[in-house]
Amino acid sequence: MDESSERRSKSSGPKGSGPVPKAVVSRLSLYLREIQHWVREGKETISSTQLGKLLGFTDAQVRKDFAYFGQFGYPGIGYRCGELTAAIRSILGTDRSWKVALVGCGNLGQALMGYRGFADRGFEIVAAFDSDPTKFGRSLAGRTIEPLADFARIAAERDLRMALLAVPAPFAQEVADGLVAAGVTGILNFAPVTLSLPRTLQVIGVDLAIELEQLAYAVVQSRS
Amino acid sequence: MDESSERRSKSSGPKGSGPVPKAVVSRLSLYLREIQHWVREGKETISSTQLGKLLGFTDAQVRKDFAYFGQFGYPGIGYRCGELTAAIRSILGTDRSWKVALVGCGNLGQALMGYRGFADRGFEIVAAFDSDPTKFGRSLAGRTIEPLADFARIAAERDLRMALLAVPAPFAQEVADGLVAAGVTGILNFAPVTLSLPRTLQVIGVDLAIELEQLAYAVVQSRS
DNA sequence: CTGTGTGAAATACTTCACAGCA
DNA sequence: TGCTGTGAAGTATTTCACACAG
Repeated sequence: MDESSERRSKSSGPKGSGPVPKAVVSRLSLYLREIQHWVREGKETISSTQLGKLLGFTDAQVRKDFAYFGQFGYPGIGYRCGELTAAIRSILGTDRSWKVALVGCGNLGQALMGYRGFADRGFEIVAAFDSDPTKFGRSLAGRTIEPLADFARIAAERDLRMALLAVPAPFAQEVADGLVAAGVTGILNFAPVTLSLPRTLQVIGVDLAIELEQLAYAVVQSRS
Repeated sequence: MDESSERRSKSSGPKGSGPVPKAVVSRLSLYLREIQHWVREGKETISSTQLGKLLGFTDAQVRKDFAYFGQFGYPGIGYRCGELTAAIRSILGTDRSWKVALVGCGNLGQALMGYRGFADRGFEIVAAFDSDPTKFGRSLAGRTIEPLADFARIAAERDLRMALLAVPAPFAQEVADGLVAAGVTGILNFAPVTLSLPRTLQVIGVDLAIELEQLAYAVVQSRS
């Protein structure tokens, strides 16, 4: 990180800052995960070929993906893991920590609350909500379950912008509407429904049954 | 389902049975989900425009997706929901029920065991495994937790081919190797690692932290 | 020699636009 | 008229292949 860093552009890159393909961004997270494992094994640099092999991508794909954001590599060497992880985190916006709300403390919500993997990647669940009064005040992984009705107030107090939505499907839409009204701008939706919300809002859906369905298809196909 | 059904091809379709794009298959699950909601509202047919609007796709995309598999629509009418759901389920392989093993009964595993959404879409968790002896014999959503060491025997007895892998990341690879040896052909991997397994094996990964990371990126970008 | 960055070529996927059926 | 199925056109994404750097 000395003279070499000034020849490197920060985040609009040689591709003229045209919008980055969605597919590229989704691979960025995978790269980050692999590089972190790589580092834990004591390695300091990684080449596009090595990284690609870990994930089943071609080396060209890896290089082109990074090229969207700038020049991070060293010919003959590869990429320095430290620099690369910093760059990817900066691109993804996870170079700082995010405060997240959990909405819905059922089965799945409780598991999400206890999931260690979030903290490791810069996400902290700082409040949990439910609409069942018998749960109010109960403690969950060190947090007190708050009434969903208080969401707007607490979200404002704690500056919450992202939420994990883990309520039963029939309530997902109305609850989501409430989150939006309270200023949330990103929702990770675990309910198996398509939410209809303003486009200014970012929503990513995780439907576990759909993932299994896709697996079933792949399994059936593989029997040719 | 009378004379009209014989003009309809079953599953290789007009596209000459060339391999179906991955993107198409992933949308199939979404279509199925929406159609099921649509039916619950009492509707019997749905047009490509209606279905597309629900999911934010163009009507042409919807029609082309279905065209990969045959001719399901009726000009002037749209698609009959019953026929269409049957067709999609047949394509995905979920027209029959799948028996699935849960491997790893921690936080997340327990939530998966109790998740209602699987049964609704044709998946039944028929056995749960863990390697922690203090959990053996405990009951979880009506199933007894079995020792992971007995996996091969029980999988053979109950003809288990698919597994939900919800063990801690450091053990995921070795446990997965064991599943493969026991004849499993599809794994839904919740551990935040890339498994390296024979290509005959189908693996779909669900990394919750990565989904949040993608959401963070989208949120940051949307602030232009 | 190893390995990056990148135009150019090749694929893959999506949208257009229109013929034809009910 | 309303809507499907589908070639043709357009766009996006991936792979190739090679000049150049350490």
